[in-house]
Amino acid sequence: MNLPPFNIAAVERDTGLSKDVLRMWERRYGFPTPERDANGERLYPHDQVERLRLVKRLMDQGHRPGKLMGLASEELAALARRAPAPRESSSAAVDEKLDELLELIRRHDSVGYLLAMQQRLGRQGLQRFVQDTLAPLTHEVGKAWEDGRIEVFEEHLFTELTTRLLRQAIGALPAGSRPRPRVILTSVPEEQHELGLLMVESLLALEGAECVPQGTQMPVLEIVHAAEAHRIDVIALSFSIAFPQRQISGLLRHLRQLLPGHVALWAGGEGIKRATPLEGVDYLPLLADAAEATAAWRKAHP
Amino acid sequence: MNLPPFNIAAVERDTGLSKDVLRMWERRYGFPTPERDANGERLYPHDQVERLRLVKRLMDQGHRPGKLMGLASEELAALARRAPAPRESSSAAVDEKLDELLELIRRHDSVGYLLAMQQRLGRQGLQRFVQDTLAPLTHEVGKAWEDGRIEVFEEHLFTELTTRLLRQAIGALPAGSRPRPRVILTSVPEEQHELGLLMVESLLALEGAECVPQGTQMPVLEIVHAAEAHRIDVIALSFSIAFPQRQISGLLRHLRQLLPGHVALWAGGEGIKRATPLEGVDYLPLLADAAEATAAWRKAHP
DNA sequence: TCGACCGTTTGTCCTAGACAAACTCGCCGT
DNA sequence: ACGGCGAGTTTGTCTAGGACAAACGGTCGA
Repeated sequence: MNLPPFNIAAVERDTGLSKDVLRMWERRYGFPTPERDANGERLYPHDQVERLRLVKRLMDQGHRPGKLMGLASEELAALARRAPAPRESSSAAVDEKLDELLELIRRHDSVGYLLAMQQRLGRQGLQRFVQDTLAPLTHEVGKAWEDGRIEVFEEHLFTELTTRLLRQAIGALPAGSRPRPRVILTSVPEEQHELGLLMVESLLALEGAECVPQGTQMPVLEIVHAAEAHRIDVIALSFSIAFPQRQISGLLRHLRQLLPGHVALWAGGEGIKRATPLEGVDYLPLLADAAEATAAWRKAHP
Repeated sequence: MNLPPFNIAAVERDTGLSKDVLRMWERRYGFPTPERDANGERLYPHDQVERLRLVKRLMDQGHRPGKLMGLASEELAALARRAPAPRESSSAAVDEKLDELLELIRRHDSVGYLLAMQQRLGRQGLQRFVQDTLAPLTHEVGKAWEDGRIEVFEEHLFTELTTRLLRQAIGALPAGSRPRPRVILTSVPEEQHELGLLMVESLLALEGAECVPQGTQMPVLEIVHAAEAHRIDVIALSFSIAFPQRQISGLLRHLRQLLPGHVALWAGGEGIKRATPLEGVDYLPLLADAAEATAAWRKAHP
C-alpha cells in the first residue's frame, strides 16, 4: 500500500501543530481535509502535511492562519519566498562576512565552516567571537530559515557544528578564580535551543562565574531540586523566539514562587524581549547583559 | 496567593503525561483530583504533581497504572526504593569502577568526574572507552535513575559533561581516509537522548565512515530531504528505552517508504531491542553492531 | 503621532464515548 | 512441569462539538 501513514500523532510530531489545533483548523477553516481509515481516524496525505509545514513557517513569521488558509499553494509559496519583515539592515560590511559563513552551511561544507569559524575565534577572542560573530550569525540563520533560504537539516547541521566548537572553547578556559556566583544554566521543557545557553555560558565563564551546565529541557520542579542540591546562587533560563509567548510569564512566576528567595532568577534569549517585567525576575534581553548581571550580583553579595 | 499554578499544560510539561492521560486517569481511577479555577479548568496541587512524577517513574520500570493508583504514598515510595527487576549482575569488578564514577556524579563533582573519565579515555583508547566504560556507565545511570538513586538534574549533569568529553574526542580524530559510507546520525522528534548518538558516531568515525551530525529530533520529512541533499548512503536512528514502543515500528515503516531504495536505514539503541524485524531496516541492538554494519555495507557497495 | 477602546480571531480547555493494541491469566497439549 | 494459544481485562489514544480568555487588528479621539 502506498497510502500515507500520517496519522494525527505523526503530523503533530512533524509539523509541531498540536492535535487540538489540527482538528480545530479542519473544523473552522476547512483545511486540512484528511481522509479517514476504517476506524474513522484521520489520515493526512503527503501534500497536506507539506502544506501544513509551510503554513506553520509562515505563522512563525507573524502571518495569521485565517489569512493563510484561503490562499492557493502558489500564493503561499510566494509569501514564503518574500522576506518576512524588511527590518533595518545593519552595516553591510558585517553582513557580508556572515553571509560567507552562511553560504558554507548551505553548501554543507562542514570542514570549511569549522575552519572559518576557528579562524574568527582565534582572531577575535572568545568574548568578541560570541558577541560579534556567533550572536548575529545565529540570528541570521534564524532569519534564513524563516525565509526558506535554508532547510531544517541545514540548521541542525549549523547548530551541531557550532555547539561543538563552542563547547571546546569553553572547555579550554581556565577555571575561574572567584567561583561565585554559582549559576545553573538550562531551559524549560519544550525549549530545546541550546546555542543561546552555550553563548551565555561562555560569557559567564569569562566573567569567572561557576556554571553548572544542565543541558536543555529541565522540568520546573527539577530546577528547584537542583538549586537546592547544588547550593546555587542564580538560575539562568533561556527562551528562544520560537517558545510560546503565552507560557513564559506564567512559567517564570511559577518558578519564582517555588524557588527560595535567595536564589536569583535570570531570563534571557530572544523570546523574552517582548515579555512584560515581573518582580523577582531579572530580564537579560541581550547577551551583554549577562556580564552586567554578574557584576550586579557580586555587588549585592560581597 | 499561594495556590498552585499547575494547570494541565504545566503538569504535562513536568511529568511527561499527556493531557489525555491525565484526564483519563481522573475519570477512571479517581486520581489525580485537581481543584478547579473560576473557569472550570484543572489546577493541580503540588503534592499531586510530585505523586504523578513518582507514578510515571514506576511505570517506566514496568509497573501498571491500575495497580499503582490504589496504593498509599508510603507503599509507592517503598516500591520506588526497591530495585525494579533483579536482573543478572555483571562482573563485580566492572561494577565497582562504574560505581566510583557514578558516585562522583552524585556528589556533583564535575571536575573529579571529568578527570577520571579523561584518564580512562587515555588508558583505554576511544573505542574501548566507548564500549567498555561509557555504554555500561550510561546503562548504570539509567538504572540508578529508575531506582531513584540519582535525580533528574544529576542525570542532566552527567549527560552534559559526558557529551562534552565525547565531542572533544571525536573532534580530535583524524579525518577518515575512506569517506564512505556517508551516514546521517540523528533521532526522531520526541527522542532527545543524545549520548547514544555520539557513541555511535565515535565508533563510525573510527571505522572511517563519514558522519553528518544532525543532533536530535529531526522531523521525518526533514530526514528524507537531508538524505537527498547530502547524497547520503545510510540513515542511522537511535531510540532510547524511554521512547514509546508502539510508535517505533510504524515510524520506521513510514520512513522506509519515504526514503529512496538505495539509502540504508539503520536503527539502534536500547529502545529497539524488543522491536520486531522489518524489511529494509537493519537493527543494531548493540553498539558493536555499528562496525559490522559498516563492513557489510562496504562489502555490498565496492 | 500616539494611546485607549472594542470586535474578531485563535488556541486551549472542557466532557464523554469508542475502540484497538498490549498485557494477564488460565487452559490445554506435549 | 513447561510452553504456546485464546479469552478477558487494562490502558492509551482517538473522536465530536462546545466554551471562553488572551491576543490581535483596526478605529476613534486627543
